Amino acid sequence: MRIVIVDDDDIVLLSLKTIIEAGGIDVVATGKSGTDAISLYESHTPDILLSDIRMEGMDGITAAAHILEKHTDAKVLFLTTFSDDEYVVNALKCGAKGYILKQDFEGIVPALQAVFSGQSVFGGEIVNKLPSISTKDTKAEKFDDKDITEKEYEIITLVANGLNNHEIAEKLYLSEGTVRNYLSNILDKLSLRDRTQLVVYYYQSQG
Amino acid sequence: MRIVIVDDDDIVLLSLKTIIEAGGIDVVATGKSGTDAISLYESHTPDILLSDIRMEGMDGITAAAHILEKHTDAKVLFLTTFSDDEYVVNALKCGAKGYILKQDFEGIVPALQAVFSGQSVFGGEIVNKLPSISTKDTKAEKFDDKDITEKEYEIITLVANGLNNHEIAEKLYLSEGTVRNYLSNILDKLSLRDRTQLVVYYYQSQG
DNA sequence: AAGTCCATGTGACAAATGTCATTTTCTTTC
DNA sequence: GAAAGAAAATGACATTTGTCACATGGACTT
Repeated sequence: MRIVIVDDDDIVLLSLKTIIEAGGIDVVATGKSGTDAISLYESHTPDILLSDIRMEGMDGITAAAHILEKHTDAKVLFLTTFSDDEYVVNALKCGAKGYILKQDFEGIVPALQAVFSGQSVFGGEIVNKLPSISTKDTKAEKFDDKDITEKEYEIITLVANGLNNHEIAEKLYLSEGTVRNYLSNILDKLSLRDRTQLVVYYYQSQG
Repeated sequence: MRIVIVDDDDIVLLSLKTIIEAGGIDVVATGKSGTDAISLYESHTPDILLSDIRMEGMDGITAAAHILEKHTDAKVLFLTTFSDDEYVVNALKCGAKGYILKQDFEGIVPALQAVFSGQSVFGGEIVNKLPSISTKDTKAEKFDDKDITEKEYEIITLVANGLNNHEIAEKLYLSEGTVRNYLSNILDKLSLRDRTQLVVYYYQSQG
């Protein structure tokens, strides 16, 4: 297996190289920026590109996006110092194969192997940073701070599933008027204008 | 590394065992159901529980949830025949370490090693099943098949951001009536009833 | 020029929605 | 059992929404 490593910190670069080579993997080149990543990928076409996210000049994600545009089968694995939530989703959207922690030395070689075999890998708690995963959905956790009651939350859920007032009323054995009143209160509490905004809020909060 | 394998198909069970042991990993026990999974986990406390999702009786996710409730540090890796999208999110929510494909023989041992070292692993295209990831969001890709026009998509986007017809009209320099007509067409094309359902569809499609 | 297509508008209508003030109905508590 | 407080319902109202049939006007054929 042949890999290219890109990181703008010499120390990290060196230690990674050492660890990885100790694992019997060829480090065919190293670079220090997004632009390096692109050119090194072109010249070596490694099995995996192991790249830092934040770097001076072009960042890792932009570089990866460039590379993946041309080589759709490229395998890019990102490195990060501490789970910078914000990047995870973008990294994956651009088609990367994973996101692992620099400081997790023992994890790096196995991660490379898994990626080499076609899988995607995430270090430690990173998966839980993915919006769709985060456990926030049991109950009112989304609305914890907003003092939304149990019943109100129930109605919110139904609205967020596309039911109209009539259907909600039937489902909860309430009159349609009552449902309207509830909704009116909910909108007030959340400072929203109408049910449409409520649905937007519902799906965007916790995202 | 000591692992327990659970799958209700004997053939799969046997081949997995063979492959994994060939990789130098101890298979300390095997089972055929969710209940087996729980009891075997208790009696062997393996490093990793490798379990099928769909099984007669108790399914893999329920079993995993039980186990993880008691042993929060348990490492559960799910097996699946073909990426059954629906389960992925649930599997992760319950705290599993990954989701890999049975038929990907070469991938299994590396995956186990990565998980053993604390990482999470996803086979093949499974990551892209995660709602928040799927690249579908550049443009009308979500609606590709539904012959939604450019302009219609523009309106959909605005609705999905909570604007009412009046605001949409202003933003697009159209009359409110025209916006209503557009919306009416959109709902028709997508077989939805009202803007609320459109928003729901918008956020849930591609999920 | 007549014809057609397409985007945009209009007007009219029924239904759904959101707001409010006011009642009714339960449950709890003294 | 009366007082107090939720929870649920009502009725009235203005708005918004969705539907539909039918203009209007430009752009592009022929």
